[in-house]
Amino acid sequence: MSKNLDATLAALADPTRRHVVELLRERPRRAGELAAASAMSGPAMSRHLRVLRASGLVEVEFEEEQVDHDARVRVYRLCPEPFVDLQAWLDQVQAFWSNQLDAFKTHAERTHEHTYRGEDR
Amino acid sequence: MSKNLDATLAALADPTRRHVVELLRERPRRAGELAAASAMSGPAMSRHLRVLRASGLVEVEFEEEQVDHDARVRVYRLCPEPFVDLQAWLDQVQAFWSNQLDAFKTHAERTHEHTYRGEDR
DNA sequence: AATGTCATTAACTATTGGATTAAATAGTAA
DNA sequence: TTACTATTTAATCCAATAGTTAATGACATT
Repeated sequence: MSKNLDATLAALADPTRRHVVELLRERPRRAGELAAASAMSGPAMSRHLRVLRASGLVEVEFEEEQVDHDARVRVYRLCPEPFVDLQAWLDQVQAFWSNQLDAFKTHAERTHEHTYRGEDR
Repeated sequence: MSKNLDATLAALADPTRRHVVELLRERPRRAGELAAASAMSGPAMSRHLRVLRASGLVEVEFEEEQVDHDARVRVYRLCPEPFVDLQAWLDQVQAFWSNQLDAFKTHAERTHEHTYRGEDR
């Protein structure tokens, strides 16, 4: 439904970017710190951060207004909104879950062995 | 963390596949029905369904054991597990949220106008 | 048996995505 | 000013993804 869910999920679909999220979950960090922590070149990380920015999952802050400010560094921090939106979508999907689960269980009792879950898992 | 989160998020990142999920959320449906509902060719939908299958988000069922069974049709239904896993990951990220939010608000009061959220939103 | 239907796979094309190196931008420090 | 640091952008390459039409497999219908 939400148009932005697309960008959010696309951003989170990449393991590197999820790792960044997990790092930022603890505290805001500098771009270079994130690159180093992910054993990744600066430019590569920069592109990932651009994607995360565009999706609204993170925001950047310049170090101005700080006691020992260095205007070169960019500090990234997590933004809550997209996560909340994703939660909302998941809740909406799972709102139908109880009946689905009932139907599933009822069915599974009858024809469980004909269920096919794909070739690769 | 979970290796499968990758496949789950990659699968859900596509709008067509999310649409399928939203359709299946109501009830199980046949492959052809999903293709028609998404105004998409059969083969294209088939590929999407393969991705959804591989990620464990859906499973297929043959129509055997049914009163008016037609062995050609495949009925797809939603699987709960990956959604639960995703919920768990989100919860884990948001467990750190209260402090983050506090820090964010405190900071925002001081330097809100220097915050930059990306060029395209 | 012959023809039509449901769904998937194959083969091909176009687009997107991530990684790299090199260059640019902006700022610090000697 | 000159050299060094932090980060982003540019140019390029390769791999992965999504769509199309045509072909195939398996079954249904007459």
